[in-house]
Amino acid sequence: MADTRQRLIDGAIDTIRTHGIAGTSARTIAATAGVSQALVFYHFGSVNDLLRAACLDATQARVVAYADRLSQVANLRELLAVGRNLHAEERTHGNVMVLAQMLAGAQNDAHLAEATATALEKWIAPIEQTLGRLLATSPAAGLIDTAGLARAVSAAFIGLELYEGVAPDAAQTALDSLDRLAVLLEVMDDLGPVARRALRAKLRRAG
Amino acid sequence: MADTRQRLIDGAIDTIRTHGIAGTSARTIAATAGVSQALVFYHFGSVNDLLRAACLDATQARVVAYADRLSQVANLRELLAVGRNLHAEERTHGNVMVLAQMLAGAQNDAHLAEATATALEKWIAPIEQTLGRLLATSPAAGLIDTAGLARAVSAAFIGLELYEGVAPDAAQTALDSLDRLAVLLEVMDDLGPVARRALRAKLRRAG
DNA sequence: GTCTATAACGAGATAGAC
DNA sequence: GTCTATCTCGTTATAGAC
Repeated sequence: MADTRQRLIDGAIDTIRTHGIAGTSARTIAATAGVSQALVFYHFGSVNDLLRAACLDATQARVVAYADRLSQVANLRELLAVGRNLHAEERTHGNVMVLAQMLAGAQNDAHLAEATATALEKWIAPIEQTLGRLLATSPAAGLIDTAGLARAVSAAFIGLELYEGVAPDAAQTALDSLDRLAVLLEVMDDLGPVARRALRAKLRRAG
Repeated sequence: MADTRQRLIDGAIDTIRTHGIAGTSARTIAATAGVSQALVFYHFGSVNDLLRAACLDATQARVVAYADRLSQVANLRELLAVGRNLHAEERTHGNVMVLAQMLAGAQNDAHLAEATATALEKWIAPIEQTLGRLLATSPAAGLIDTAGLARAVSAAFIGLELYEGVAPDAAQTALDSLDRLAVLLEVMDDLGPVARRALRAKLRRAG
């Protein structure tokens, strides 16, 4: 049996997933973990401090499970496939939803905000690395800021997860439309030399 | 002086913005509105019913303010400019953040979920219409599902707003990277006939 | 329609027994 | 290190005065 500290962390994650940030309290967490509510304060000092620890711990665990897969991605379509895979697995593990709920709670709490930003960065770093690798040979390589794009993609992913919670069917069409958009980007990466040259020239003028 | 019902709605929006969904209660709303807490239940029956009404009311008000601007958008860059404008104005009006907080709270409440989805649809409809108009002449027109894309863009926007709350600088780079990406898409729309033909052929084969 | 008062309960946090 | 008990306050919701 895991030690109490870890049980509280796991309980906190579970509680955020099932009750949302608004329904997460020392009592609900302790009930999920099967321990006394007082232990939240003994081990972590406050509920928010537990949330900070739990968020970082859970995110770390999920990210390492994906770092390998991301490093093996060879093109945008595969990256999107990993994204959809992640999205599907998140239905059980739920780290993205935890981050979404933490983000909502962190808007008015600088302490939570710092931890949530740090947790998000754990996802962003490998995504940024992957994007940089994939887009290095693109005709638009100089125009694309992979650091910013990785953050935009990650934030968008969280928004989509929240959206799916209130409109699953509509969110599905949203995800499908991104599939098609990725095809578009891949085609651009795979243009013949003439078209590629034309595109590059246009980009130079526009950028 | 506005009637109490409207004051409660305005108070609810204000409270969600400043306290987040986790810090929103009948008492905090009533305090913001300057009326008795009991009136929440007299006028709306429950806190969640007030939130539903407030979310729909406030969203409607903001969307009509943007429908005109969206209808005058002539290209993707202008659409993105409207988006950034909206993003900036949202710092004061805050409807996107309200929707983000509602989304977080709605994940475990079917009643809130329905209202939030309806409110979101109010934003999505004009965006979908605008996208459909702008992309009709694109070489990739047949490949793009404007309905899904409008939903993806809207959800992404909400995710970015949440992200900005915990990492303003990083969110800025994310927004900037989208600016550049829009340039990319515009250039594609503006290719010469040769490149355009090549792109179209590739798209047919890939799609 | 609006208020005060109150009921019934959950919240964060602490004290103290073991 | 874990528990029960408790304090104080905030929460939803209702009752009843005005």
